[in-house]
Amino acid sequence: MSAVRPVTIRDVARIAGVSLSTVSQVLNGHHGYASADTRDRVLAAARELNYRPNALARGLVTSRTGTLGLVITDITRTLFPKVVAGIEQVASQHGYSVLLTCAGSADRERAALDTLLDKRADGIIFMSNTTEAESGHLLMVAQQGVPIVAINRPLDTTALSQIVWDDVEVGRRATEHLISLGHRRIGHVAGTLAAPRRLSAVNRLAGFRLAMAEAGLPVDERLVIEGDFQHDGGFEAARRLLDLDQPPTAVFAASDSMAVGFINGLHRHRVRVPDDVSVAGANDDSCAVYVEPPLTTVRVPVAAAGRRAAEIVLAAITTRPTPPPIRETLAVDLLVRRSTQRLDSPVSLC
Amino acid sequence: MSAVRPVTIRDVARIAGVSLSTVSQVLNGHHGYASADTRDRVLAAARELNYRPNALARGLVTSRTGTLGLVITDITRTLFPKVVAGIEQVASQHGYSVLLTCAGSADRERAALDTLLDKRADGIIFMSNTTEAESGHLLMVAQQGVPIVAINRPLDTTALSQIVWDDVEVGRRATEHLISLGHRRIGHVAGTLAAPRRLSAVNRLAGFRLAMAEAGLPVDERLVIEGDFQHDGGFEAARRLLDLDQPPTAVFAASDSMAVGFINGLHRHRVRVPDDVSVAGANDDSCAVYVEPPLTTVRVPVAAAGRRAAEIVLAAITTRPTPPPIRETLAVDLLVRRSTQRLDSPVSLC
DNA sequence: CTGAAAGCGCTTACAG
DNA sequence: CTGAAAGCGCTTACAG
Repeated sequence: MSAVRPVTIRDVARIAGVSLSTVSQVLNGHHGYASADTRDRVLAAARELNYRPNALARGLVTSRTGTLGLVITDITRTLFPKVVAGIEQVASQHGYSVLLTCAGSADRERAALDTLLDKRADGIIFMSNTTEAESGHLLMVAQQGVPIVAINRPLDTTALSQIVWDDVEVGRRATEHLISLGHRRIGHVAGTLAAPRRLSAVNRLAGFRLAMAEAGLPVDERLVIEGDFQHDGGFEAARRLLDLDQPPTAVFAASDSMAVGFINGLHRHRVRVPDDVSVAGANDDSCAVYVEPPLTTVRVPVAAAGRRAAEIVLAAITTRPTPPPIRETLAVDLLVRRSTQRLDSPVSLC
Repeated sequence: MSAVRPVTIRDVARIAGVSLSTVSQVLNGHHGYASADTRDRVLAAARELNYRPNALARGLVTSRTGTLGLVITDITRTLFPKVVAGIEQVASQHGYSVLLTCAGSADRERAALDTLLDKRADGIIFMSNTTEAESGHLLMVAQQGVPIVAINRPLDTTALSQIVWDDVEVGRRATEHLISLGHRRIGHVAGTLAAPRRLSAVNRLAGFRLAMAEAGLPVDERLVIEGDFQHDGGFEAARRLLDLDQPPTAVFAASDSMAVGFINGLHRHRVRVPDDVSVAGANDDSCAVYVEPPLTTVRVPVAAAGRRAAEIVLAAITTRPTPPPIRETLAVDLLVRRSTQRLDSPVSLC
């Protein structure tokens, strides 16, 4: 019941009959020092006592903790679990563990970063997308010499590493796909553009417009509806688009959640997908394959982003001199499933 | 570019013109010690230098790190993000951060626990469900005096705190609901019962049998199909059940993923839900509300489990004498949505 | 009210 | 090859 005093290096030294420094040398594999005999005695003693070094003490002197700090917005939000899994996987492979903090505002981001710095994380990965663009706190970390990489945060600086994917491209690929199927009257259910506006929403909309422009197609502004990245925004958008004299024949929704909501909304009004309307989403959420019909979507490389971020930060920690910051853009993929089809495909065969 | 030497308590002492101990006292709010004047000077100096205490050094002397260790199976698996969110929320409210480790086997569990102990986590929350029942490593942690609470891990010990929910009850509630709707020929798509068998699968099946027995209903063993907790297991189960001379009129699937797969499988064969077959799932996955029809399911209290686990471990850390281990069972809820309906409801009205 | 000293558990030059 | 000493940055009795 009472807390057992953990065994220290001093205990090992006593049992092995050598000094503290010798134990330390042997245990840290500083070769060419200890004699085979001494080495064996130390190792035996350590094993016998089940000695585990106190990471705090070691970190205090080495200025290295074997810990990666992570700040994200909210682990329950789509995309984050996969990113975190990618990071944790690479980190643990390299013997590092992950200190997780969630931050929903710039203030909390700052606090999270402070905590991570206080606890001497060797490096930091940052994937928090508050609406506030302010990011002096990220630079502050970099200036303190702590490697930090930001995932998909717009930063016009080369002072820290960044992993990004192109959300304009996400919108463009989805829209190009619909265009390639012969659709001309194409709508868009956007993400959060208002107040706490999300940059991915803005960019995906831009990609939509870009693809339309490149194809010489007009954008009917009544077909662009602002959603909220959630199911209900898509559901509501369906109602509004169906109210129009001339609804679109295809729609790109800026997230799979909205695409599913949109499809459910269409079904409610007895409109079929993809027969009457083609629907493409974005993200490749885990649900996307399993809804009916399975969603055509643009996959965003979240797991890879997590893995690369960890690799980059690890490299920055362990290689001397410190490599310069990197900016990497990861490719997005169009996944064609059954929610989209050629405009009037059966008919046009006649 | 070059790493800045962080400011230490020594710098603050120098600027304030007092000793290290005085700075420490003031900064830790040990009242009744410093004079108002001294206190002001120290605070001013600390602020001016933007002093942040080194958590490693502090932890080394106080044996307290402000860190909660967490071991889970895989953050991308259903249920885990919500648990982690619940834990992180309570932890950060109390000024604690979360050290996250993922472990897919008993060996990796052990390694994760060792790491957490090495890094001196003040307490540990454990929600890893390997198939191996071996859990000596959990007890080992408790014996070292580090508070640990296990979430939904079957352990016949009172040596450590546990948060559980009753998976038998999950199966029972879902099945009782189907029975109450007038169904008598009820099937079950079970979770993983084979090789790396999952206890929740076994228990939910037991709950199914229990409810049937309590209602005096026979279980036709051909209607009990083993799945894999995933979509495809449910999909495949639909094919097999529809092959029967007399398929069930209602089915309880041990997870929402399987329920969705099952429904998709039924639809593939033009069987309607809930008109032809009622389907109930379990877990209340985020998808469950948004599929068509929205899933009747038994919600499992994951976020609450995370929160309670954090509260219990925090209480064990901060209250003296250490409170005895607790075992808490959290209630599960039946959520009736549209995937289940009364047997022959329109017909029986005639 | 304030400071000098010891110590938390390690590692790292530096002697020998 | 091995050990004594200093020090990482703090906190905590203990004197004064």
